[in-house]
This record gives sequence, C-alpha cells and structure tokens, in this order.
Amino acid sequence: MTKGIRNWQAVQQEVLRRINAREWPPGALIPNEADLATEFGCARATVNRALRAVAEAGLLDRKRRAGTRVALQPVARATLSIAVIRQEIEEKGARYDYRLLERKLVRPPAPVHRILKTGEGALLHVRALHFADDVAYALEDRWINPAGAPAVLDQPFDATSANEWLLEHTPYTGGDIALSAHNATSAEAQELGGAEGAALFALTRNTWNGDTAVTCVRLLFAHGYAMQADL
Amino acid sequence: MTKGIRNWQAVQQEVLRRINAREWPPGALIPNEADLATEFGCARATVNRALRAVAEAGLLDRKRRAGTRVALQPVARATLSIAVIRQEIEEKGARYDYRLLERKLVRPPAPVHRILKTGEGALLHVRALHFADDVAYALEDRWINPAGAPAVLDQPFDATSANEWLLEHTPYTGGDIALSAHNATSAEAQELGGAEGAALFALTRNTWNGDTAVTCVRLLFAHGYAMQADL
DNA sequence: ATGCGTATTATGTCTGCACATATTATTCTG
DNA sequence: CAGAATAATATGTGCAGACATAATACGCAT
Repeated sequence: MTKGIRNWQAVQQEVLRRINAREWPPGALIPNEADLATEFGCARATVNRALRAVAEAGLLDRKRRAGTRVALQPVARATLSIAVIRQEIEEKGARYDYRLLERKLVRPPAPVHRILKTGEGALLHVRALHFADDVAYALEDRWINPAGAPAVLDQPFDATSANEWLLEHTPYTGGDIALSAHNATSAEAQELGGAEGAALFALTRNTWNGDTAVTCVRLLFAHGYAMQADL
Repeated sequence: MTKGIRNWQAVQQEVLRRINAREWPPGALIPNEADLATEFGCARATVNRALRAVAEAGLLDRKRRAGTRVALQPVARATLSIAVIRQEIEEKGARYDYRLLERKLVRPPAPVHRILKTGEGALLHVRALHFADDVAYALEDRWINPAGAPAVLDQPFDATSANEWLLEHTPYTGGDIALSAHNATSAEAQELGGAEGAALFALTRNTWNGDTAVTCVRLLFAHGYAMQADL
C-alpha cells in the first residue's frame, strides 16, 4: 500500500507516474475516485482535485457514470502567454523603444469592417514600431473601434503604445488569435529593417467585449523571431 | 445583497462581471474569500473554487496574506491545442494522406545532438509529407532517440506517421515548442509544392521523458497556413 | 531609527458528508 | 422483442469546519 499520499499534488504526481509508466495504458479505465481515495488514504475530494487537474492537462478523459480513462491522444496544449510587447522585450534584458508611425481616424477597408462587423463607421487606425535595443522588433498595425474603447480618441499614442493602453483601459470578454507566416512587402521590409520577401512571423488578433468589437491588430515580427511555448 | 449565487460558476461569472465593469479596477484589492462568501451566501470553498479559476485564467493575482487583486496586465493565454496532424486535417473535412520520404539511422548533425544532448550516438531520422485532399499540407523532419522511444527501430513509418506513432507509444514528461517563420528553400518548395522563398509557418518541438530526449521535430506547413488559438 | 521575533491574516488545502447530474445497465411492459 | 421506465453508479459540486502556510504588520529591544 502506498503510504502518505495525502495532498492533491502527491496524488497528481502518482497518477502521472502511473500513466507515464503505462501501469494505466492509454485508453484504460482507471479506478474510481472512491477506490483511489481509500488506496491513497485520503479523502475523495482530494483525489477529485488531482484527477481534475490531470484531466485539464488533457491526459485523462472523464465522464460521469462512465468513469475516468487515460486519453488515447493526449492533445498537447501549449499555453503561449502573449504579454505586452514592452514586457516581452524588457524580460529579454533589452531596452525597449517605441515609435508611432501613423494615427488616423478613417473608414476601414472592407476586410477590416467585415471582420469587426462595425458597419461603415470610422475606426482609429494606428501603426507603430517596437524596438529592442534600437533594432526593430515588431510592426503593429491596428484598428480600434471607438465604440468599444471609450476615450481612445483622446489618446495620442505617441509615448505609450496602443498595445499597452488598450490592455489596461479596455475590458474584453473574448477574442481569437491566428499565427502565420508572411513574406515582407518592400514597405514592411524597410520599416522593420529586413529584406523584401523575408519570412516574418505574424500574429493577428481580434478582440471583443460582449458583442462589440474592440480592436483588430496584426503584429509583424522582425525576421528571426520565434515564439516560445511550453508543454 | 445579491441573491442566489450558490454555485462556483455563478460566482465566477459575477467576479468576471465586476472586473469587466471596472467595479474592481485593475490593481485593486478585492474583498477576501470569507467576505465574498457571506455576501454571495455560499461557502468559502465555493468562492475559492471560483477565484482560483479566474486566477488561472490570468485575471487575478493571488497571494497568501496579501490578498487577491485584479491583474494589471492580464497576460493573454492562448491555449493552442496541437493535435495529431491527421486529426487536424480530418477535422477540416479533408482527406488525409501521408508519404514517407526518408527513414535512416544516422549520426545527427551537431545542432541536433546539441539540442538533444545525446552525445554522438546514432538517431533515427524521419522525413515525411502530410497531405490534405492531395495537396501538401506539412513537411515533417524528425529525429528520434531510440533510447527514449523503445521499439522505434522496428517501426517502418510507411503507413503511420512518426507523429502519430510516438504520441501513442512513447510517454513524455515535458518539452518545449517554438513557432517561427521560415523562407522555403528550393528543396522544401518543391516538396511542399510552393515557390522558393515563400514564407512558411514552422513549428519546432523538442520532447523529453525525464532526462532522456525523445524526439526533436520541425513541422513546416505549406504557405498560407495559419494556426488558430482562442483567448 | 534599525533589526528581529512574534502575532495576525488571507489564502491553500484536507476531511467527511451530502446531494446533484449524467450516463449506463436493467427490468418491466405491451 | 422493442421500447420505455427505473435503478445503479461515477463524477460534479456544495458545505462547514479545521489546520497549514506564507506574507505582512507590529512591537520590542538595542
């Protein structure tokens, strides 16, 4: 009998060990919570906590009445934390710098107002560059819906980036992100200081607050950028 | 007094509402669990469950004794679920196809065995193509450590991809993922059916089981691919 | 004032119990 | 035998109380 497995982390570790060691092979039904609780000598709630955590990590599939089984294909969930660009740069030990390129209230091109579903109203268009140690790091191209971001029209965005201001001042309820690769146009190459046609990492993000669109942004990172994630 | 907020999901919703509505502005210290429990008319454990969930989402910062405060910069955590390629393709409603290009047991080039820390031993090198509706979808270039993946040398990988086989047969404890953009070489362009120099989305992944390296893979996706994630 | 030990406090977690809920197995009925 | 009603079961969640732990605040001695 396994002795002192009395806290949920220990239970989790033991469960992970059994999955990893194939004592519980993929697809297998594992003992129910009550049995595990008596085996480990702890309360069922503790086992529940541990199993829930492992299930959230994608290694277990749980269903009421049907029981808990080891996931056949543990979907690798990489959580990439997308921080404010300034933070990201400063955490790398580099000096952050920012330059506003453009800030205009204009009617957006069709693809943008199709995505944001804002009709034909004017949106704030902001383009800016982020630097790390005086080297161009990322090009930000953003559309902001004034209806979704109160007081945004009073912001000059000459010192603080829209990236940062919005995060602190504008609540949102959801959004979606797409990551892709993009060949630099000559204009982009010039602004980011690379060669035309260079492969750039692009992050496109749309943000919503309830039903109203907040912002839609594309971040183009300089050639060589890699986004890290953990498993 | 707010009436029936008795289950943790309801508590979570109310907490999210208050954060969103700036009733609890960024940086503010929110009431402690016991107070919230009496306010909502539920047990402290229920409030704890809800706050823990919100904190996991990155919207709250919790510290013992110091209390709980609204995160100043809610780090957007996009969880991208990296499934098996076959699944990904089939979920899009396309027909999956697979072709093995190369499978050799060789001594890896320096950069590979530096990453995997496998010394000079031979590794299994597998290159393969994944198709969606007969169009090249991704190019897989993988190094597998036989010491970390038992029986891998017996696998032909002519029908099932290493991608899939490893996931089902080889346990792992951790790894890291990098996403980047890459200009297609002429060879890659030919294999993926695109133009030389086209921007390709690249996913590089190293996987470990305890201290031993399992595999190191680079997936190059055909031009136009975008990886989706939710907030 | 400065430094250190101690008290306080908010969160973290465990326990034992209860009931809710989803899903499967079984039995009953026409 | 088919289909519906019912029972059984595993997980999901709630509650009250208790103790653990970390971090801060306070007070005391120097």
